[in-house]
Amino acid sequence: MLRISKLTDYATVLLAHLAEEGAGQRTAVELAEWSKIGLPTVSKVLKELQRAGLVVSTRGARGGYSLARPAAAISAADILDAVEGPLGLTECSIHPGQCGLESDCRVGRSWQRVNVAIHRALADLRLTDLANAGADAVPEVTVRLGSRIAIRARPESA
Amino acid sequence: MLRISKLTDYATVLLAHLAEEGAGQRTAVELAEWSKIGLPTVSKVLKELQRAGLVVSTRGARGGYSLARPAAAISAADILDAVEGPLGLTECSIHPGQCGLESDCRVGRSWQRVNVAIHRALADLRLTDLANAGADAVPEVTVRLGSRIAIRARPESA
DNA sequence: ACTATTAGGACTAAAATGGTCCTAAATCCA
DNA sequence: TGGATTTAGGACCATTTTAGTCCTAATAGT
Repeated sequence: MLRISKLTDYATVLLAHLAEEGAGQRTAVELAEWSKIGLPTVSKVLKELQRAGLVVSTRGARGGYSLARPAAAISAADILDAVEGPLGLTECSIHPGQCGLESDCRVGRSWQRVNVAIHRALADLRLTDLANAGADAVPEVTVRLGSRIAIRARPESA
Repeated sequence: MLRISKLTDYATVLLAHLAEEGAGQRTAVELAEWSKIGLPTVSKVLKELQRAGLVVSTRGARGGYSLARPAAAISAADILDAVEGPLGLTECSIHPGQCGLESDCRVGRSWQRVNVAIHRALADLRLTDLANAGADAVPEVTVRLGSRIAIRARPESA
């Protein structure tokens, strides 16, 4: 099964908290205490999120972190990319030509497509959606697999 | 970015080869030579696929492996599950109640939903599709995210 | 100045991954 | 029956990845 790293999960939790109403700026200490995650780890994650441009930080006394843009403008894909980096789905996609199959093997390219499709689907999942698992969610999401297939999320009609 | 393991990639390559026209039974040695993957590794993967019920094996001289069912009845999700196991997407999903957030954190559940949605989408991607990345693919695929959202793949209309 | 707070990155421990190898069991064939 | 072939199971090891800690520098407020 596909897996996200703990760090990505932490990132989502922290971002969700920053996304709450009236949550302007929070320090790493506050976030650590609230989340029960170790402070060094929280710091690390926040620094990565800052580098990725998902949060903005101010240093010094009365400093802290806040969302760089509205929660609705931050997607699950943004978070994944920020914390786990833009790794490819298969080896071939990173080091082409080392596979030995090349012409025969069309599989790598398939997984790549799947990957892209999932990524695009996640790009339509907003932080606001992630933060409200129980509540009412994503209005509509559409994504293309390669150039032929579309994967889309929409309200269930049933 | 989400990632599949090398082993899963190998599995797909091997299964795709077994899915080829007229490919009844192949030994691990044949598959290793064809794929240029090391024999021990090929063996390992095939054994896992056998345990998962995706291939059937016959031992002894003139033994080998073949698909347990038609390629169209084997999905990307089957392969993922077979090789990578049914791991959850987040920690919480495996060890509930250790998170400390529980009531506050609705994030874990969200990723879980995403996971399920992706999994279901992959369940509609057939081995035949994976094997023909360049060719014409999946007719239609529909999957639900939680009880509210549907992710579906369909031929692009544009 | 002094304190609070983030930035950057080195470092370590633990776990997952990829790969190898050995022994046992089954099957075929002479 | 005996030997050759081939898979089954699992132990084992090396490498990489992941998670987490810590130290030092930079920045901002008071």
